[in-house]
Amino acid sequence: MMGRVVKANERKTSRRAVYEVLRRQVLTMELPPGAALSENELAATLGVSRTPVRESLILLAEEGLVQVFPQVGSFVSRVDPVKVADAQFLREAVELAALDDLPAALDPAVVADLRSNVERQRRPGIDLEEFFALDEEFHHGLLRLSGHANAWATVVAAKGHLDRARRLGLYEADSPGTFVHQHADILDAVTRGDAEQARTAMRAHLRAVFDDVERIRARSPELFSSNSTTAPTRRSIAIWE
Amino acid sequence: MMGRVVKANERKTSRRAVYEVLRRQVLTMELPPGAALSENELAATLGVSRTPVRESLILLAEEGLVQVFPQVGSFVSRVDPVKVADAQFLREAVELAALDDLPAALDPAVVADLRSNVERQRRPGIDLEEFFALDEEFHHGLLRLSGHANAWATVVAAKGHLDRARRLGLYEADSPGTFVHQHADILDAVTRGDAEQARTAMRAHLRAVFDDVERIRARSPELFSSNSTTAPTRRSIAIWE
DNA sequence: CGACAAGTACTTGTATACCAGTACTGCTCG
DNA sequence: CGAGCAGTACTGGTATACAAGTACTTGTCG
Repeated sequence: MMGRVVKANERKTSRRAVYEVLRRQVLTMELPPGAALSENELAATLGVSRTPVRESLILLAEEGLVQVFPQVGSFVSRVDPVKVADAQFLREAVELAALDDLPAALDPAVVADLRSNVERQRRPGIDLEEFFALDEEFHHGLLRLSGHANAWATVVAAKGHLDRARRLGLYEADSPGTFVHQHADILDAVTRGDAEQARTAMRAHLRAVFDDVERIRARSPELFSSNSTTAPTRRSIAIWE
Repeated sequence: MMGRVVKANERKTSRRAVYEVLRRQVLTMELPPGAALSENELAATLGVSRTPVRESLILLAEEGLVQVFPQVGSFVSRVDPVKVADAQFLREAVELAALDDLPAALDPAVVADLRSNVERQRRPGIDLEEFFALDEEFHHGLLRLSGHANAWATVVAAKGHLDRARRLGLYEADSPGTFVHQHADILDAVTRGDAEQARTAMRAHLRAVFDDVERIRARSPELFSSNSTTAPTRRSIAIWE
Protein backbone atom coordinates (compact mmCIF):
# COMPACT_ATOMS: atom_id res chain seq x y z
CA MET A 1 0.00 0.00 0.00
CA MET A 2 1.12 3.51 -0.62
CA GLY A 3 1.88 5.80 2.23
CA ARG A 4 -0.83 8.37 2.71
CA VAL A 5 0.31 11.68 4.05
CA VAL A 6 -2.14 13.76 5.97
CA LYS A 7 -1.55 17.39 6.71
CA ALA A 8 -3.69 19.48 8.95
CA ASN A 9 -3.21 22.86 10.53
CA GLU A 10 -4.89 23.75 13.76
CA ARG A 11 -8.03 25.71 13.05
CA LYS A 12 -10.29 27.89 15.10
CA THR A 13 -13.26 25.94 16.35
CA SER A 14 -16.08 27.58 18.21
CA ARG A 15 -16.13 24.72 20.67
CA ARG A 16 -12.71 25.63 21.98
CA ALA A 17 -13.76 29.24 22.37
CA VAL A 18 -16.97 28.31 24.18
CA TYR A 19 -15.10 25.92 26.45
CA GLU A 20 -12.56 28.53 27.43
CA VAL A 21 -15.18 31.16 28.11
CA LEU A 22 -17.28 28.87 30.27
CA ARG A 23 -14.30 27.50 32.15
CA ARG A 24 -13.04 30.97 32.94
CA GLN A 25 -16.47 32.08 34.08
CA VAL A 26 -16.76 29.08 36.39
CA LEU A 27 -13.30 29.48 37.88
CA THR A 28 -13.74 33.22 38.45
CA MET A 29 -17.11 32.64 40.12
CA GLU A 30 -18.75 34.77 37.45
CA LEU A 31 -20.86 31.65 37.15
CA PRO A 32 -21.28 30.84 40.85
CA PRO A 33 -21.54 27.32 42.27
CA GLY A 34 -25.08 26.04 41.88
CA ALA A 35 -25.91 28.20 38.87
CA ALA A 36 -28.08 26.52 36.24
CA LEU A 37 -26.50 26.16 32.82
CA SER A 38 -29.17 25.66 30.20
CA GLU A 39 -27.68 24.48 26.93
CA ASN A 40 -30.27 26.39 24.94
CA GLU A 41 -29.78 29.54 26.93
CA LEU A 42 -25.98 29.43 26.69
CA ALA A 43 -26.20 28.76 22.97
CA ALA A 44 -28.42 31.77 22.45
CA THR A 45 -26.23 33.98 24.61
CA LEU A 46 -23.01 32.93 22.93
CA GLY A 47 -24.48 33.04 19.46
CA VAL A 48 -23.79 29.42 18.58
CA SER A 49 -25.84 26.26 18.44
CA ARG A 50 -26.28 23.72 21.19
CA THR A 51 -23.61 21.41 19.78
CA PRO A 52 -20.44 23.28 20.78
CA VAL A 53 -22.05 24.34 24.05
CA ARG A 54 -22.99 20.80 24.87
CA GLU A 55 -19.53 19.47 24.03
CA SER A 56 -17.98 22.11 26.24
CA LEU A 57 -20.25 21.17 29.13
CA ILE A 58 -19.22 17.54 28.72
CA LEU A 59 -15.56 18.51 29.04
CA LEU A 60 -16.28 20.69 32.07
CA ALA A 61 -18.24 17.84 33.61
CA GLU A 62 -15.21 15.60 33.11
CA GLU A 63 -13.17 18.13 35.07
CA GLY A 64 -15.77 18.10 37.82
CA LEU A 65 -16.63 21.77 37.38
CA VAL A 66 -20.12 21.07 36.08
CA GLN A 67 -22.72 18.47 36.96
CA VAL A 68 -25.04 17.22 34.25
CA PHE A 69 -28.31 15.55 35.21
CA PRO A 70 -30.04 14.02 32.20
CA GLN A 71 -33.49 15.44 31.54
CA VAL A 72 -33.10 17.75 34.56
CA GLY A 73 -30.38 20.28 33.96
CA SER A 74 -26.71 21.19 34.15
CA PHE A 75 -25.31 23.12 37.07
CA VAL A 76 -22.04 24.63 38.16
CA SER A 77 -20.66 22.26 40.76
CA ARG A 78 -20.49 23.44 44.31
CA VAL A 79 -16.98 23.47 45.70
CA ASP A 80 -16.45 19.97 47.00
CA PRO A 81 -14.10 19.92 50.02
CA VAL A 82 -13.18 16.34 49.21
CA LYS A 83 -12.12 17.32 45.69
CA VAL A 84 -10.25 20.29 47.08
CA ALA A 85 -8.29 17.95 49.31
CA ASP A 86 -7.71 15.55 46.43
CA ALA A 87 -6.34 18.32 44.27
CA GLN A 88 -4.19 19.55 47.12
CA PHE A 89 -2.68 16.10 47.56
CA LEU A 90 -2.05 15.70 43.85
CA ARG A 91 -0.52 19.11 43.51
CA GLU A 92 1.73 18.70 46.52
CA ALA A 93 2.87 15.30 45.31
CA VAL A 94 3.73 16.59 41.85
CA GLU A 95 5.38 19.83 42.85
CA LEU A 96 7.47 18.26 45.60
CA ALA A 97 8.54 15.43 43.33
CA ALA A 98 9.59 18.01 40.77
CA LEU A 99 11.74 19.77 43.35
CA ASP A 100 13.40 16.42 44.06
CA ASP A 101 14.22 16.19 40.40
CA LEU A 102 15.87 19.55 39.82
CA PRO A 103 18.98 19.41 37.65
CA ALA A 104 22.29 20.68 38.98
CA ALA A 105 22.40 23.47 36.40
CA LEU A 106 19.14 25.40 36.20
CA ASP A 107 17.97 26.86 32.91
CA PRO A 108 18.93 30.54 33.28
CA ALA A 109 16.12 31.72 31.01
CA VAL A 110 13.50 30.04 33.14
CA VAL A 111 15.11 31.35 36.32
CA ALA A 112 15.01 34.87 34.88
CA ASP A 113 11.34 34.44 34.06
CA LEU A 114 10.64 33.31 37.60
CA ARG A 115 12.48 36.26 39.11
CA SER A 116 10.63 38.67 36.85
CA ASN A 117 7.39 36.93 37.74
CA VAL A 118 7.89 37.39 41.48
CA GLU A 119 8.78 41.04 40.94
CA ARG A 120 5.53 41.60 39.10
CA GLN A 121 3.65 39.87 41.92
CA ARG A 122 5.06 42.55 44.23
CA ARG A 123 3.45 45.43 42.36
CA PRO A 124 1.24 47.39 44.80
CA GLY A 125 -2.48 47.27 44.18
CA ILE A 126 -2.10 44.35 41.84
CA ASP A 127 -5.33 43.06 40.35
CA LEU A 128 -6.44 39.70 41.71
CA GLU A 129 -6.88 38.14 38.30
CA GLU A 130 -3.42 39.27 37.34
CA PHE A 131 -2.01 37.78 40.51
CA PHE A 132 -3.67 34.48 39.77
CA ALA A 133 -2.21 34.42 36.30
CA LEU A 134 1.25 35.15 37.66
CA ASP A 135 0.80 32.52 40.34
CA GLU A 136 -0.09 29.91 37.76
CA GLU A 137 2.86 30.90 35.65
CA PHE A 138 5.18 30.74 38.65
CA HIS A 139 4.27 27.20 39.59
CA HIS A 140 4.32 26.12 35.98
CA GLY A 141 7.80 27.60 35.67
CA LEU A 142 9.04 25.64 38.65
CA LEU A 143 7.90 22.45 36.95
CA ARG A 144 9.67 23.53 33.79
CA LEU A 145 12.91 23.83 35.73
CA SER A 146 12.76 20.13 36.52
CA GLY A 147 11.75 19.16 32.99
CA HIS A 148 8.25 18.11 33.97
CA ALA A 149 6.30 21.03 32.54
CA ASN A 150 3.79 18.70 30.96
CA ALA A 151 2.63 17.45 34.34
CA TRP A 152 1.23 20.91 34.95
CA ALA A 153 -1.62 20.28 32.53
CA THR A 154 -2.75 17.31 34.59
CA VAL A 155 -2.57 19.33 37.77
CA VAL A 156 -4.52 22.15 36.16
CA ALA A 157 -7.24 19.80 35.00
CA ALA A 158 -7.60 18.36 38.49
CA LYS A 159 -7.43 21.47 40.61
CA GLY A 160 -10.53 23.35 39.48
CA HIS A 161 -12.21 22.96 42.83
CA LEU A 162 -9.05 24.02 44.63
CA ASP A 163 -8.74 27.12 42.46
CA ARG A 164 -12.25 28.23 43.21
CA ALA A 165 -11.64 27.82 46.92
CA ARG A 166 -8.41 29.78 46.64
CA ARG A 167 -10.18 32.57 44.85
CA LEU A 168 -12.76 32.78 47.57
CA GLY A 169 -9.98 33.12 50.09
CA LEU A 170 -8.15 35.83 48.23
CA TYR A 171 -11.26 37.84 47.52
CA GLU A 172 -11.59 38.34 51.23
CA ALA A 173 -7.94 39.06 51.87
CA ASP A 174 -6.50 42.54 51.63
CA SER A 175 -3.62 41.51 49.45
CA PRO A 176 -1.82 38.36 48.41
CA GLY A 177 1.31 39.57 50.17
CA THR A 178 1.85 36.44 52.22
CA PHE A 179 1.80 34.25 49.15
CA VAL A 180 4.21 36.51 47.32
CA HIS A 181 6.68 36.16 50.17
CA GLN A 182 6.31 32.40 50.08
CA HIS A 183 6.90 32.38 46.34
CA ALA A 184 10.07 34.40 46.83
CA ASP A 185 11.24 32.01 49.53
CA ILE A 186 10.74 29.01 47.30
CA LEU A 187 12.55 30.59 44.39
CA ASP A 188 15.45 31.64 46.62
CA ALA A 189 15.90 28.13 47.95
CA VAL A 190 15.71 26.68 44.46
CA THR A 191 18.29 29.03 43.00
CA ARG A 192 20.59 28.46 45.96
CA GLY A 193 20.35 24.76 45.26
CA ASP A 194 18.91 24.06 48.69
CA ALA A 195 16.46 21.35 47.74
CA GLU A 196 15.47 20.55 51.29
CA GLN A 197 14.58 24.16 52.07
CA ALA A 198 12.74 24.42 48.77
CA ARG A 199 10.63 21.42 49.70
CA THR A 200 9.90 22.86 53.13
CA ALA A 201 8.95 26.24 51.71
CA MET A 202 6.78 24.70 49.01
CA ARG A 203 4.98 22.50 51.48
CA ALA A 204 4.34 25.44 53.79
CA HIS A 205 3.06 27.48 50.86
CA LEU A 206 0.67 24.86 49.57
CA ARG A 207 -0.57 24.06 53.05
CA ALA A 208 -1.21 27.75 53.73
CA VAL A 209 -3.31 27.91 50.60
CA PHE A 210 -5.19 24.84 51.69
CA ASP A 211 -5.84 26.08 55.21
CA ASP A 212 -7.79 29.02 53.82
CA VAL A 213 -10.45 26.69 52.54
CA GLU A 214 -11.89 25.74 55.90
CA ARG A 215 -12.10 29.37 56.92
CA ILE A 216 -14.01 30.23 53.78
CA ARG A 217 -16.22 27.22 54.13
CA ALA A 218 -17.33 28.39 57.56
CA ARG A 219 -18.21 31.79 56.15
CA SER A 220 -19.89 30.80 52.88
CA PRO A 221 -21.19 27.28 53.31
CA GLU A 222 -23.75 27.65 50.52
CA LEU A 223 -20.96 27.57 47.94
CA PHE A 224 -19.75 24.20 49.15
CA SER A 225 -21.08 20.75 48.55
CA SER A 226 -22.74 19.21 51.57
CA ASN A 227 -21.81 15.65 50.63
CA SER A 228 -20.24 15.06 54.00
CA THR A 229 -20.03 11.31 53.59
CA THR A 230 -18.44 9.30 50.84
CA ALA A 231 -21.19 8.54 48.36
CA PRO A 232 -24.88 9.44 48.58
CA THR A 233 -27.17 6.55 47.78
CA ARG A 234 -29.50 8.84 45.86
CA ARG A 235 -28.23 11.24 43.28
CA SER A 236 -30.13 14.24 44.46
CA ILE A 237 -29.13 17.84 44.79
CA ALA A 238 -30.89 20.95 45.99
CA ILE A 239 -30.70 24.21 44.10
CA TRP A 240 -31.57 27.50 45.74
CA GLU A 241 -32.39 30.28 43.37
CA MET B 1 -37.40 32.46 46.86
CA MET B 2 -38.55 28.94 47.43
CA GLY B 3 -36.13 26.09 47.50
CA ARG B 4 -36.30 24.01 44.36
CA VAL B 5 -35.42 20.41 44.83
CA VAL B 6 -34.08 18.51 41.88
CA LYS B 7 -33.88 14.77 41.88
CA ALA B 8 -32.14 12.77 39.25
CA ASN B 9 -31.03 9.18 39.06
CA GLU B 10 -28.12 8.14 36.95
CA ARG B 11 -29.35 6.85 33.64
CA LYS B 12 -27.85 4.74 30.93
CA THR B 13 -26.51 6.92 28.18
CA SER B 14 -25.15 5.45 25.01
CA ARG B 15 -22.31 7.95 25.06
CA ARG B 16 -20.85 6.39 28.20
CA ALA B 17 -21.09 2.95 26.64
CA VAL B 18 -19.45 4.07 23.42
CA TYR B 19 -16.70 5.85 25.31
CA GLU B 20 -15.91 2.80 27.40
CA VAL B 21 -15.83 0.49 24.39
CA LEU B 22 -13.55 2.75 22.40
CA ARG B 23 -11.26 3.42 25.34
CA ARG B 24 -10.86 -0.27 26.04
CA GLN B 25 -10.19 -1.03 22.40
CA VAL B 26 -7.51 1.65 22.26
CA LEU B 27 -5.81 0.57 25.48
CA THR B 28 -5.82 -3.11 24.50
CA MET B 29 -4.37 -2.28 21.06
CA GLU B 30 -7.46 -3.77 19.45
CA LEU B 31 -7.47 -0.38 17.79
CA PRO B 32 -3.76 -0.01 17.10
CA PRO B 33 -1.87 3.29 17.15
CA GLY B 34 -2.37 5.12 13.88
CA ALA B 35 -5.72 3.52 13.08
CA ALA B 36 -8.25 5.82 11.43
CA LEU B 37 -11.44 6.39 13.40
CA SER B 38 -14.21 7.59 11.12
CA GLU B 39 -17.13 8.97 13.08
CA ASN B 40 -19.59 7.73 10.49
CA GLU B 41 -18.03 4.30 10.36
CA LEU B 42 -17.91 3.92 14.13
CA ALA B 43 -21.51 5.10 14.40
CA ALA B 44 -22.64 2.50 11.88
CA THR B 45 -20.63 -0.26 13.53
CA LEU B 46 -21.85 0.54 17.03
CA GLY B 47 -25.43 1.11 15.92
CA VAL B 48 -25.72 4.68 17.16
CA SER B 49 -25.59 8.09 15.55
CA ARG B 50 -22.54 10.27 15.14
CA THR B 51 -23.36 12.34 18.21
CA PRO B 52 -22.36 9.93 21.00
CA VAL B 53 -19.44 8.67 18.92
CA ARG B 54 -18.20 12.17 18.36
CA GLU B 55 -18.54 13.11 22.02
CA SER B 56 -16.60 10.01 23.00
CA LEU B 57 -13.80 10.88 20.57
CA ILE B 58 -13.59 14.36 22.10
CA LEU B 59 -13.12 12.84 25.54
CA LEU B 60 -10.51 10.40 24.25
CA ALA B 61 -8.73 13.27 22.52
CA GLU B 62 -8.66 15.10 25.86
CA GLU B 63 -6.91 12.06 27.34
CA GLY B 64 -4.44 12.09 24.48
CA LEU B 65 -5.48 8.68 23.22
CA VAL B 66 -6.94 10.03 20.00
CA GLN B 67 -5.94 12.85 17.69
CA VAL B 68 -8.64 14.76 15.84
CA PHE B 69 -7.72 16.76 12.75
CA PRO B 70 -10.61 18.93 11.58
CA GLN B 71 -11.79 18.12 8.08
CA VAL B 72 -9.14 15.40 7.85
CA GLY B 73 -9.85 12.59 10.23
CA SER B 74 -9.45 11.12 13.70
CA PHE B 75 -6.72 8.65 14.50
CA VAL B 76 -5.58 6.55 17.41
CA SER B 77 -2.54 8.31 18.83
CA ARG B 78 0.80 6.66 18.47
CA VAL B 79 2.46 5.94 21.80
CA ASP B 80 4.27 9.15 22.63
CA PRO B 81 7.45 8.46 24.64
CA VAL B 82 7.25 11.96 26.08
CA LYS B 83 3.75 11.30 27.36
CA VAL B 84 4.84 7.95 28.69
CA ALA B 85 7.55 9.68 30.69
CA ASP B 86 5.09 12.32 31.86
CA ALA B 87 2.68 9.68 33.08
CA GLN B 88 5.52 7.83 34.75
CA PHE B 89 6.57 10.95 36.63
CA LEU B 90 3.01 11.71 37.69
CA ARG B 91 2.35 8.18 38.81
CA GLU B 92 5.56 7.91 40.76
CA ALA B 93 4.94 11.27 42.44
CA VAL B 94 1.43 10.30 43.50
CA GLU B 95 2.11 6.75 44.61
CA LEU B 96 5.22 7.65 46.58
CA ALA B 97 3.46 10.58 48.23
CA ALA B 98 0.68 8.22 49.21
CA LEU B 99 3.18 5.86 50.85
CA ASP B 100 4.48 8.84 52.84
CA ASP B 101 0.97 9.41 54.05
CA LEU B 102 0.08 5.94 55.32
CA PRO B 103 -1.77 5.94 58.65
CA ALA B 104 -0.35 4.06 61.63
CA ALA B 105 -3.27 1.63 61.64
CA LEU B 106 -4.01 0.20 58.21
CA ASP B 107 -7.56 -0.66 57.24
CA PRO B 108 -7.60 -4.45 57.67
CA ALA B 109 -10.25 -4.93 55.00
CA VAL B 110 -8.15 -3.19 52.39
CA VAL B 111 -5.06 -5.10 53.48
CA ALA B 112 -6.96 -8.36 53.10
CA ASP B 113 -8.05 -7.32 49.62
CA LEU B 114 -4.47 -6.56 48.68
CA ARG B 115 -3.23 -9.91 49.96
CA SER B 116 -5.94 -11.73 48.07
CA ASN B 117 -5.11 -9.69 45.00
CA VAL B 118 -1.44 -10.67 45.03
CA GLU B 119 -2.41 -14.31 45.52
CA ARG B 120 -4.60 -14.18 42.43
CA GLN B 121 -1.75 -12.59 40.50
CA ARG B 122 0.29 -15.70 41.30
CA ARG B 123 -2.12 -18.06 39.56
CA PRO B 124 -0.17 -19.96 36.87
CA GLY B 125 -1.10 -19.28 33.28
CA ILE B 126 -2.95 -16.14 34.25
CA ASP B 127 -4.53 -14.26 31.40
CA LEU B 128 -2.82 -10.97 30.58
CA GLU B 129 -6.02 -8.95 30.68
CA GLU B 130 -6.81 -10.42 34.06
CA PHE B 131 -3.34 -9.55 35.31
CA PHE B 132 -3.76 -5.97 34.17
CA ALA B 133 -7.06 -5.68 35.98
CA LEU B 134 -5.49 -7.06 39.16
CA ASP B 135 -2.52 -4.76 38.77
CA GLU B 136 -4.79 -1.73 38.49
CA GLU B 137 -6.75 -2.87 41.51
CA PHE B 138 -3.57 -3.41 43.49
CA HIS B 139 -2.22 0.09 42.96
CA HIS B 140 -5.64 1.59 43.52
CA GLY B 141 -5.84 -0.31 46.79
CA LEU B 142 -2.51 1.06 47.95
CA LEU B 143 -3.86 4.57 47.40
CA ARG B 144 -6.96 3.64 49.35
CA LEU B 145 -4.80 2.68 52.31
CA SER B 146 -3.52 6.23 52.53
CA GLY B 147 -6.95 7.78 52.05
CA HIS B 148 -6.16 9.14 48.61
CA ALA B 149 -8.13 6.74 46.50
CA ASN B 150 -9.60 9.56 44.45
CA ALA B 151 -6.19 10.54 43.11
CA TRP B 152 -6.22 7.25 41.24
CA ALA B 153 -8.76 8.58 38.77
CA THR B 154 -6.42 11.38 37.79
CA VAL B 155 -3.54 8.98 37.39
CA VAL B 156 -5.70 6.69 35.27
CA ALA B 157 -6.76 9.54 33.01
CA ALA B 158 -3.14 10.56 32.46
CA LYS B 159 -1.49 7.20 32.01
CA GLY B 160 -3.12 5.94 28.83
CA HIS B 161 0.10 6.14 26.86
CA LEU B 162 1.98 4.42 29.66
CA ASP B 163 -0.55 1.60 29.79
CA ARG B 164 -0.27 0.91 26.09
CA ALA B 165 3.50 0.77 26.36
CA ARG B 166 3.21 -1.58 29.33
CA ARG B 167 0.90 -3.84 27.44
CA LEU B 168 3.34 -4.04 24.59
CA GLY B 169 6.01 -5.06 27.05
CA LEU B 170 3.97 -7.77 28.69
CA TYR B 171 2.71 -9.21 25.44
CA GLU B 172 6.28 -10.15 24.70
CA ALA B 173 7.12 -11.45 28.14
CA ASP B 174 6.52 -15.04 29.14
CA SER B 175 4.80 -14.15 32.36
CA PRO B 176 4.38 -11.15 34.61
CA GLY B 177 6.22 -13.00 37.35
CA THR B 178 8.74 -10.25 38.07
CA PHE B 179 6.01 -7.71 38.62
CA VAL B 180 4.11 -10.03 40.91
CA HIS B 181 7.18 -10.38 43.09
CA GLN B 182 7.58 -6.63 43.21
CA HIS B 183 3.95 -6.23 44.19
CA ALA B 184 4.44 -8.70 47.00
CA ASP B 185 7.55 -6.85 48.18
CA ILE B 186 5.70 -3.55 48.29
CA LEU B 187 2.80 -5.02 50.19
CA ASP B 188 5.10 -6.71 52.69
CA ALA B 189 6.94 -3.49 53.42
CA VAL B 190 3.67 -1.59 53.79
CA THR B 191 2.13 -4.08 56.18
CA ARG B 192 5.34 -4.20 58.21
CA GLY B 193 5.13 -0.44 58.54
CA ASP B 194 8.48 0.01 56.84
CA ALA B 195 7.69 3.14 54.86
CA GLU B 196 11.22 3.61 53.59
CA GLN B 197 11.42 0.08 52.20
CA ALA B 198 7.97 0.50 50.69
CA ARG B 199 9.10 3.61 48.88
CA THR B 200 12.22 1.89 47.61
CA ALA B 201 10.28 -1.13 46.40
CA MET B 202 7.64 1.00 44.74
CA ARG B 203 10.20 3.11 42.98
CA ALA B 204 12.02 0.03 41.74
CA HIS B 205 8.75 -1.45 40.53
CA LEU B 206 7.62 1.61 38.64
CA ARG B 207 11.04 2.13 37.13
CA ALA B 208 11.15 -1.48 35.97
CA VAL B 209 7.86 -0.97 34.21
CA PHE B 210 9.20 2.17 32.62
CA ASP B 211 12.42 0.58 31.45
CA ASP B 212 10.45 -1.86 29.33
CA VAL B 213 9.27 0.96 27.12
CA GLU B 214 12.60 1.64 25.49
CA ARG B 215 13.08 -2.03 24.73
CA ILE B 216 9.70 -2.20 23.04
CA ARG B 217 10.28 1.03 21.22
CA ALA B 218 13.41 -0.42 19.61
CA ARG B 219 11.44 -3.45 18.49
CA SER B 220 8.22 -1.79 17.29
CA PRO B 221 9.05 1.79 16.40
CA GLU B 222 6.02 2.15 14.11
CA LEU B 223 3.73 2.18 17.12
CA PHE B 224 5.52 5.16 18.62
CA SER B 225 5.31 8.81 17.79
CA SER B 226 8.36 10.13 16.01
CA ASN B 227 8.09 13.62 17.44
CA SER B 228 11.65 13.54 18.64
CA THR B 229 11.85 17.26 19.28
CA THR B 230 9.66 19.40 21.46
CA ALA B 231 7.00 20.81 19.16
CA PRO B 232 6.64 20.44 15.40
CA THR B 233 6.00 23.71 13.61
CA ARG B 234 3.53 22.05 11.31
CA ARG B 235 0.81 19.80 12.58
CA SER B 236 1.36 16.97 10.17
CA ILE B 237 1.25 13.27 10.62
CA ALA B 238 1.79 10.32 8.34
CA ILE B 239 -0.53 7.35 8.27
CA TRP B 240 0.46 4.06 6.76
CA GLU B 241 -2.37 1.80 5.85
C1' DC C 1 4.62 9.08 -20.63
C1' DG C 2 4.37 12.77 -17.12
C1' DA C 3 2.63 16.90 -14.94
C1' DC C 4 -1.11 19.60 -13.74
C1' DA C 5 -5.80 20.70 -12.62
C1' DA C 6 -10.69 20.07 -11.99
C1' DG C 7 -13.70 16.83 -9.87
C1' DT C 8 -15.19 13.79 -6.33
C1' DA C 9 -15.58 11.32 -2.21
C1' DC C 10 -14.53 11.51 1.91
C1' DT C 11 -13.49 14.06 6.66
C1' DT C 12 -14.98 16.77 10.94
C1' DG C 13 -17.67 21.13 12.58
C1' DT C 14 -22.01 23.15 13.24
C1' DA C 15 -26.98 23.71 13.18
C1' DT C 16 -31.42 21.82 13.65
C1' DA C 17 -35.26 18.41 14.60
C1' DC C 18 -37.13 15.12 17.38
C1' DC C 19 -37.49 12.17 21.61
C1' DA C 20 -37.71 10.60 26.43
C1' DG C 21 -38.13 12.26 30.81
C1' DT C 22 -38.54 15.67 34.83
C1' DA C 23 -40.48 19.34 37.74
C1' DC C 24 -43.37 22.88 38.35
C1' DT C 25 -48.41 25.01 37.57
C1' DG C 26 -52.81 25.38 38.06
C1' DC C 27 -57.18 23.31 37.70
C1' DT C 28 -60.44 20.12 39.75
C1' DC C 29 -62.65 17.77 43.16
C1' DG C 30 -63.47 16.47 47.90
C1' DC D 1 -59.56 25.79 51.72
C1' DG D 2 -56.41 21.90 50.71
C1' DA D 3 -54.81 17.78 48.51
C1' DG D 4 -54.12 15.42 44.38
C1' DC D 5 -53.62 14.92 39.62
C1' DA D 6 -53.26 16.15 34.81
C1' DG D 7 -51.14 19.52 31.81
C1' DT D 8 -47.31 22.00 30.22
C1' DA D 9 -43.01 23.94 29.60
C1' DC D 10 -38.81 23.01 30.25
C1' DT D 11 -34.41 19.71 30.47
C1' DG D 12 -30.62 17.03 28.20
C1' DG D 13 -29.84 12.71 24.79
C1' DT D 14 -29.90 11.37 20.24
C1' DA D 15 -30.49 11.46 15.28
C1' DT D 16 -30.10 13.87 11.14
C1' DA D 17 -29.11 17.68 7.74
C1' DC D 18 -26.06 20.92 6.06
C1' DA D 19 -21.54 23.47 5.63
C1' DA D 20 -16.51 24.06 5.20
C1' DG D 21 -12.45 21.89 4.07
C1' DT D 22 -8.97 18.18 2.72
C1' DA D 23 -6.85 14.50 0.00
C1' DC D 24 -7.02 11.39 -3.46
C1' DT D 25 -8.70 10.26 -8.44
C1' DT D 26 -8.99 10.83 -12.88
C1' DG D 27 -9.19 13.21 -17.13
C1' DT D 28 -6.70 16.30 -20.02
C1' DC D 29 -3.12 18.51 -22.14
C1' DG D 30 1.75 19.22 -23.34
